[in-house]
Amino acid sequence: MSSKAVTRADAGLASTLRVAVLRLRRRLVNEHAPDNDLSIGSMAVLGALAKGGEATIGELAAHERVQPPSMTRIVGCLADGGYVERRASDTDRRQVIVAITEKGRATLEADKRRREEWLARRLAALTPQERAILRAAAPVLEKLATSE
Amino acid sequence: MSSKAVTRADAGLASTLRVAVLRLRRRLVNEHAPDNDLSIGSMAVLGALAKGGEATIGELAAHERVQPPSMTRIVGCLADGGYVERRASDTDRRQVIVAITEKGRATLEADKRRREEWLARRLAALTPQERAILRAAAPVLEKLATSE
DNA sequence: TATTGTTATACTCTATAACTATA
DNA sequence: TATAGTTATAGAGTATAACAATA
Repeated sequence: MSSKAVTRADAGLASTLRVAVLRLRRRLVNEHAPDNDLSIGSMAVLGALAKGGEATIGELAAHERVQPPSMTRIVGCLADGGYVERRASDTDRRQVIVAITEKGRATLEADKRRREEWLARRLAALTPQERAILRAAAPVLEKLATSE
Repeated sequence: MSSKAVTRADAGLASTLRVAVLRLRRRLVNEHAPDNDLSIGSMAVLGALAKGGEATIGELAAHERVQPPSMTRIVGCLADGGYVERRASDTDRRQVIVAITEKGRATLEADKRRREEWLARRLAALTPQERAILRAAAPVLEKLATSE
């Protein structure tokens, strides 16, 4: 296979992958439990805090790939609901340290299964081989999403 | 591995996959060529028309998993730009048949490579094995996205 | 009466620009 | 002067509800 052929094959892969990701994301958003008052983005921030510990607004914005004002808003909503707490950094009082609360952690755990119910059900309907493929693909997708 | 263990493993997969898809989608949107006056959703509709031929508003809405009013809007923008043409159905004059124009087809082709440049570049940076994993995963993701 | 699509309206999420406080 | 975050504002994309035309 020539280098040009590889490039062409990857262009096709990019196309397919792109469409699949966009459609799947739309399904995930649509199936998002409506009795959950936290948006998908907010839950992602809670997840990041639960996994990585405290973080500044800037760090969260970079991690979630949104602009700082967007993260200010998300964290504001989370703080209003008591899911996170904000405090000024000791070393640099411009920085705002965000930490997940017990309520946030409990909400994250409680909602985790429910929020993923739709996807888990769809995964259960796949063949074991298809699930194995996705298990292998998930970290690669994550790598793509966070590259550079 | 017990059935419960399988369920737990799949719950983890759902979680990982979900986060990866949301993040990757955000990257795709952010890297979307700004000199393209058509949104990602509009391009997806053009692609569906190019691939599947004419379709009604309702069919397009179902295919793209959006509500009919949203599709009316998207098709309106495409028609304004001359990328598609609308006409009433012969057999049912309530229905609106949407067809891609030559301009639409040309735009789709011309933009295809450019729009996928970012993703293709990231794919090229992966190992051959990682690309193989994604090639196998793409149809499974598509299946997930369009299931039910 | 049911269905297809449109219009009117509002909501969610995000971004850019301008500003405040701190370094 | 530069940086972290916030406020103000605007835009893109989508949804629901009410409506028109047709079946």
